[in-house]
Order: sequence, then structure tokens, then C-alpha cells
Amino acid sequence: MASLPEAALGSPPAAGPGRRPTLRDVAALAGVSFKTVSRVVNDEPGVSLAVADRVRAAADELGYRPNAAATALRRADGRTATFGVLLEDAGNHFFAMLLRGIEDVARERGVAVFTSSTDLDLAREREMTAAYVARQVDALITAPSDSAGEHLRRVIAQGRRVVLVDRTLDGLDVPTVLVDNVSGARTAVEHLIARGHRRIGFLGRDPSIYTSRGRYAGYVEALTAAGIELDPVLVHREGFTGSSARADIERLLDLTDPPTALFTGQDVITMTAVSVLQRRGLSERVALVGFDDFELADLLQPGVSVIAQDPRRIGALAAELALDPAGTGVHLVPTRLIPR
Amino acid sequence: MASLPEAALGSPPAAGPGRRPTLRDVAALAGVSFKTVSRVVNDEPGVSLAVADRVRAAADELGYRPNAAATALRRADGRTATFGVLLEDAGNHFFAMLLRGIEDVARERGVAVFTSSTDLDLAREREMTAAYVARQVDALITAPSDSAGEHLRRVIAQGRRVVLVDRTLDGLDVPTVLVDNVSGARTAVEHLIARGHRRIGFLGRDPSIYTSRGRYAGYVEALTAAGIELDPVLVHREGFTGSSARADIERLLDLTDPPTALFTGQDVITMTAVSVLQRRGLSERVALVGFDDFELADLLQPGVSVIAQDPRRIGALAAELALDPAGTGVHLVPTRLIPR
DNA sequence: CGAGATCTTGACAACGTTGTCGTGAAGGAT
DNA sequence: ATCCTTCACGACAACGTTGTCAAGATCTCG
Repeated sequence: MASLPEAALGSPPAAGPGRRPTLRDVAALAGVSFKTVSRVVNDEPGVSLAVADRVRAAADELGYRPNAAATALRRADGRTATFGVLLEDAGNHFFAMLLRGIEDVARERGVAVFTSSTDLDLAREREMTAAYVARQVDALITAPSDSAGEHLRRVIAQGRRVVLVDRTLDGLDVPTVLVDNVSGARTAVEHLIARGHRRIGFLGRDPSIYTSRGRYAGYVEALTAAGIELDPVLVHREGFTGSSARADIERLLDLTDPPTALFTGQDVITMTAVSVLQRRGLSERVALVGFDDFELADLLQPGVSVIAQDPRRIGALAAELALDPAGTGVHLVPTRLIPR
Repeated sequence: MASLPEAALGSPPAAGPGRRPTLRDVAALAGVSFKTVSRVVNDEPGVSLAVADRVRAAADELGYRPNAAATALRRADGRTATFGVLLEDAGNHFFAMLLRGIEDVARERGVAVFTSSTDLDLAREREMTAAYVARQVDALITAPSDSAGEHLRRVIAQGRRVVLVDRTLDGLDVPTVLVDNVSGARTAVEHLIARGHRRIGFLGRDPSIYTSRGRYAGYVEALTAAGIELDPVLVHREGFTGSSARADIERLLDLTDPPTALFTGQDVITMTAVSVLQRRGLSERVALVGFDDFELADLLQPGVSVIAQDPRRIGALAAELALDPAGTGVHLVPTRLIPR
């Protein structure tokens, strides 16, 4: 009983009963040429009903499944029914849901999905891109860093499809799915202004991140529209990739004329801000609106208002664009304010 | 899923100058046979230093990268440097982190990772397993449902490596990484008992889920050890896959002799419980310990004590077992109580 | 200096599939 | 009956790589 797995594990797939059946095996059993089996398997025309049935029966009996490597190698169009997905961090809720959106569509269409996280490391981004190209993915779906343009251009030149999500790059004419960061952020800050706040802090990620720039722009727009002068002291838009976040927030609150409200540009920052405010007993006194919804935001005391995105939808849309050879253009997925 | 489903196909990846260079192209440029290039690329012995340098230069110039499909097709050992990962839900924090743990190790070793979520749907589990086998993954890392035994056995018989995570299956002798659900749950319930609780509710997922059974067993053990009689009225271990959770919790709290404490068997349930308790103003009166840590658990009022797992570690360990041909046995990753 | 041994290189088959073409049989029109 | 078309199927090349083997060049050692 236990000897079967033992034997199968140590040695290569090798011969024996464990060898996967091929077209030829099915052909032999059905008494036809292997090319006829190929036709049946691929639903190509030119096979009589009787023969097709016989072939299908033989294929079922042997449990035949085509060898993807051979198919990929031989196909004229080079298709592999495979996507490569490259995001910042599959452990982060936003990207995890985005990935699920891609998965959902991909599975439905018989496409398998490679995933990897970059943690904003350009070397890793390049490395995984190369790994996916070597595996001939039909499309690379990625949230690129600002420096990804060069290697992505090479990927495109090699005829691979590229779809950008969440972030975009100038001069790269590929289908793209984005969120309107500017208007989302403006809405958030307007919400705070409407509640009487005039000293509003901005806590965002590094400006080298596309989304961070848009969210800052929205913050500035809202202030300007309300005639509030921008106070650079209230703005923190560096770090936040690591763990300096907490200190940065503390510094903001320690000002002689501290903000009465905060706008945070990402869920992780929002949660850090909640933590700091709570620890200082300022939760009720300093208002907070964050970009990205997060679990339990409504259960905190007080609840945290957010600009919610729909990452699953973003992913699904991106996957559809990746599948559709005619897919093109920049698609905006709306955000919505959830006041709490 | 058919071989390469029609839906997945489209127009060819624009031919043009984008053809990827092959061994032959490099060979022509370097003025050697393509086999020599193969040797250089694979660091095989038997190539003079001078020739090897010339070949490497040519390969660099053309940007040569081996075609993974051809390699997979030809290699005697059938290796593809690819894992297939099959989890319940990549959008759930636990599985997302587990996936990251796998990714981390895989990337380091040049292995690409396929991912897919099953949402506990057996058909999907089978379908994706087949898709991965067709793509000749070196290892399938999966959190199997109870019914997965049959198709997993076939995968093993075909010589593919299988590693189980988070859940296990009787009679399947493969490397496995688990958490000690029983002792973790017992610790949680003991914690409540130590605080004087004797009516402790159990809210778990369906017993058809491996982890759910262990956590219930731990609950029972703790009660028994403390001489507390098990009251079946306080136990809910069905549903919770969908959204009946809220109603089930309400029902428990509506009892004439309601529990003074709850033990919840999964993060999603814990969060639902927090929500219900809060809405009823019972947060301070009904104690709560949950299995799985979750973000913000410490920021809630009151904080929620949890049995924390280390999913990233679980994933990393599983990936290492998948890579090591000698890897075997059942590995337990410890849990720890975080009181709040 | 000759005879092995070793080292470097190339020719060629093979992996499992798809694409192209050929062939014999059946069907239709005259 | 004759010719032409269509249909069903098979033979074979090709995809880009690895594995096997053989051949020529070089080295070693007596």
C-alpha cells in the first residue's frame, strides 16, 4: 500500500504504469492514427461520428490529457492558456482580492495563473517577468513599478500581451485597469472639509508609487477648491514602505498646531493611524478617512470612513482584457466613499 | 477543461521581429553547433573555456532564454520548475500568507507558482488539479477537501509530488504541514475557563473541514479536563461556509441560559462574532477567543484574544518539502495564544 | 614516437503535439 | 459510366530542447 507512493516519489515519472498516456496510446487502443485522436481531442472537423466516439471512449479509458508542453511547443500561435501575474504583495488584502478576480475569470476560460509578489523590488520584478516569458504566458498582468517600462517593452516586442492594473506607465500603449485615485482622494478630503476640518494631514506612500501620486493630487485639489492653503508640514509621503509609518504619524500629531483630521493613502497606513490615534486616546478627536476599505473598519470605535475600491472587479476586468485580443484602452473602476 | 480551450485562444502573438532566439540562433552567431550552446547554457562539462565564453557572449547579445516548453518536453525527469498551489481562497488572509510563504521559497529556487482557489468546490479542485498535471508541475501543494483523496492518489501515481498543507487525508503518505488544531483550541478554551467561564459556546465551520474537526476536539478536551459538561446547545458547527453565521451566533446569544464566552474556530467567524456582539452591546459581557489572528484584532474594543498561526511559515515549509526529494512526514507548526 | 586515454565537439534521435499535404473512398452532376 | 468534388483519414515534418553516441583532436605515458 505504502510502497506505491514511495516508489513513485523517489524516481522520475519514468516508465511503469505511471507514464501518462499520449496521443499514440489512445490511437493504438482505438485503432486509428494518432493524428485522428488529435483531431477528436481538439474538436477539429473531418472525423466521422463513429470513429470520434471510439476515440473518446479510448481517451476516457486511459484518462488521456494532452501534454501542455508539447502543445505549447508546437502550436503556431504559441498559446499556452497561461497568465503570469506580478503584483506587489499577494498577502495584502487589496492585491489578494485583485488576484482572486483574475483567477475567477481565468479558471472559467481554462487559463492557469502564475503568481508572484515583488515587494517593490525591481530586480525581482525583472526576474519574474523573464521567468514568465520563458514559460510563454499568453499575458502578463502586472502592477508595474515606475521603472518597469524598459523590460515590459521587451516583453511586448516579443509578442506577449501585457495588461497593467492599479498602476500605469507613460508611453506604454497596453490595456490598463485603474482606479480614479485623484477623484477618490478628492472625495475623501471633501468629506472631511464638509465636516468643518481645515487642518487635514496627508499620510501617503512614496511618490514613486503611481497610486500615491494620484491620491496626493486629489488631496491638493480638494484643499485648493475649498480655498484652504496647503501646509507642507501636514504632508508625509515618504517611507511607509517599511515601518517608519508609526513615527511619521506621531510627528504629525506632535505639531504645535496639529491636524484635526487625517487622510491616509493606503489601508496599511490607515490601520497604523488607527493604532496610533487609539493609543493616544485621540480616536474621537482626530477624524480619519482612508483610501482602501479594510475588514473591520466598521467595527472599530469609532468606525473608519474609507474610499472603497473593488479590487476583485479590477482583477476580473484585467483578465478579460488579457483574454480579448481586441482589448485595449484605459479602464477606470469607480471608487465609493463609505462614511462611518 | 479541454486541452487548450477555444476561449483561451485568440490571434497569434504578433509575429514580426519578436521571434524569440533559439539555441540554433545563438549557435549560428557563435559559430558552433546548437548542442554546444545547450551544454553551455546548462553548465554541462565538456566545453572549452574559450568556446563557452564566445557562446555566452552570443547568448547575451541575442537575449537568449531557453524555451520552457521544449525543456519540459524533452527532459528525462520531466521537471518544469513549476509548482501548482490549490487553496480554499487566496483572498483569505490565512491562505494569502500561506501562498506568500510558498512564493518566497519558490522564487529563491527559480520555481514559478500556479495558484487557484477552490472555494471548497470539489469539481473545481479536480479541474485545477488536472490542469496542473497537464502542465507537469513538479509538485502540487494543496489544502485538500476530504473528498480529494481519489484524484490526489492518481496524481501521485503519475509520479507527481504532492504536499498537503493545513489539512490532511487518511491513507495518503505524502509530506504534510499542519497546525496542531487540537492543542491550539484546547489552549484557547482553557484560557476562557481560567477566567471563570463555564458556559462556553463553540462556533466552528462544517465538520467536513479537517481543521474544524480538530478545533472542536480541542474544545471538548478542555471542557472535559475541567469537568465541565458539554452542552450541545452551545455548539454550532455547520454552515459558516456561507453567510448563515450571523444568524447562528444570534441564536446562541438568544438562549435562556446563553454562553458567557465564545470560542470561534476561524477568523471569518471571529469577525462576525465581534460584529454581532458589538451590535448587541455585549462586547464587554461575552468573552471571545478566536482561532487565527487577524489584522486589527488588537485595536478592537475590547481586543480579541486569538490563537495565532504562522501561515507564512507553513507555506515556506511546504515549499521546502516540495523541493526536497527526500522530504517526508507530517510537520507541525506551533500556534500561540495572544491574550488581549 | 606510438598507443591508448581523455577531452571537445557535432550529428542525430526523441519528447508529444499541431500543421500540411496526400490518398483512397464516397457522393453528385452530367 | 465518367469526371469532379468532398470527406475521412493517415503519413510525415516541425516546434526547441536534452540524451546518446561517435569522431576528431589533444594529451599522457611508456
